[in-house]
Amino acid sequence: MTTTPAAPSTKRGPYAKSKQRRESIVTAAHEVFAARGYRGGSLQDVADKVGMSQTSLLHYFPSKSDLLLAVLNWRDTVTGGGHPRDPEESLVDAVVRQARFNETVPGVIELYAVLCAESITDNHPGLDFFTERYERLRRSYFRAFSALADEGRLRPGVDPGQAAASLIALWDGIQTQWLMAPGDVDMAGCLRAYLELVVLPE
Amino acid sequence: MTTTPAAPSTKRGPYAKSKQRRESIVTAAHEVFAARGYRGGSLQDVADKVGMSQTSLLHYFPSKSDLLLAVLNWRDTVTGGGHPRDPEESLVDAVVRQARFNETVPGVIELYAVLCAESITDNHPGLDFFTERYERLRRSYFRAFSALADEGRLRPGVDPGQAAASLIALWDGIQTQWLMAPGDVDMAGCLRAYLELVVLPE
DNA sequence: GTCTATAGGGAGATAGAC
DNA sequence: GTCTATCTCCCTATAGAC
Repeated sequence: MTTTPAAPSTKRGPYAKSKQRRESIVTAAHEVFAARGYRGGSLQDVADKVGMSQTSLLHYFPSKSDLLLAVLNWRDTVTGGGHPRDPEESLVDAVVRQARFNETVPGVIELYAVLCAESITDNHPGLDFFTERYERLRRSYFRAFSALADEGRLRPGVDPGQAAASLIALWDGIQTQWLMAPGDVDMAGCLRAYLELVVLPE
Repeated sequence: MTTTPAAPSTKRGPYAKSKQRRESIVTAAHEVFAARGYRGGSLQDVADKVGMSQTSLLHYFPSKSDLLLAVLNWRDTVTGGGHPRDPEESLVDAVVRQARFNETVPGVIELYAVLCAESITDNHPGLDFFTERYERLRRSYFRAFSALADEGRLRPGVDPGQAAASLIALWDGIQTQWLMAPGDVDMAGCLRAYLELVVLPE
């Protein structure tokens, strides 16, 4: 966090290697936590996957919860967790496109679904992350629906705040069903259908 | 399962006591699994709560996974998991009423949300339960929406199968958000708003 | 039916050699 | 940075006395 690039005291080679090492650990931890949850996955599982000892792993991440937070924040970095979008693209298209993309990375959906619910349990290190994530997402979609309402493109009677929470809820819930029965559920289709009910055509 | 009431070989007193004991264990396990998940909750936690030793607990339920299945099936018995409804009541009213009721039993919602997502992880004893539950719920709501469609009361363009999956998804997702921020989310309101978009007034 | 004792396996984290 | 060894703790399940 206090990285000062001005100081050349640290040698480049080892530093770059260490960064790669951290990334490979986070990748392995991502797989382990997605497949077994935070409580169900062990540091040994992660260490085995990355090919090092469990204690060496703790050299990079001082505790298991630190590793979890690194995984969650890295996930958001990669997939663009806040769903920021091209201002040219419509909300409907942006959501459908993101949903289609998500189908190509089932591991990410699984990680999200498993850890989000697990974070509700006692003393879970991921709770703040998910709580803040939901707040951020609700605000973001609230703004999007409010903008559409200003253009008269929201169906009369629809509340932007309720629609924001509902869109996120629908998205989460349909992902869970899709994980359990991929063939029986059309994620992008359900999201598109919902948005086409709420948003009036231009 | 093979209870034959015709055979009076088992004495009534002890049998009734044993039944009560099993119920109190299931109740305690319900709380533990809701608060800490299946993997995170221990048989010792349950035994402490019910006031007996961990080994005595295993006299009633031969393994931890047996206890989990007992909790899941008991939960459905109590709350009417399949959401069967009075044929006089409209779908909208039935859903809203159930959602309102659920707000009064947050522990049940928590159990459901936590264990459902956890069941996606490797070798989880609850997977079949939740998979079958979703299939059953989708069929049930599919029939309900199809019946409305036959009366011409489904908004044109709405697919009954997609609406069924979407309603369940919305319900699950909004419960998760409600668990994390009860004050910020109106569960019954979101469900009512969705159904009033999909179902046309009589 | 209830208990104590214990088997038998992991867990996360620390100490310290190299 | 990486390792082995180890600490301490907790888990599910079984054995067997009462």
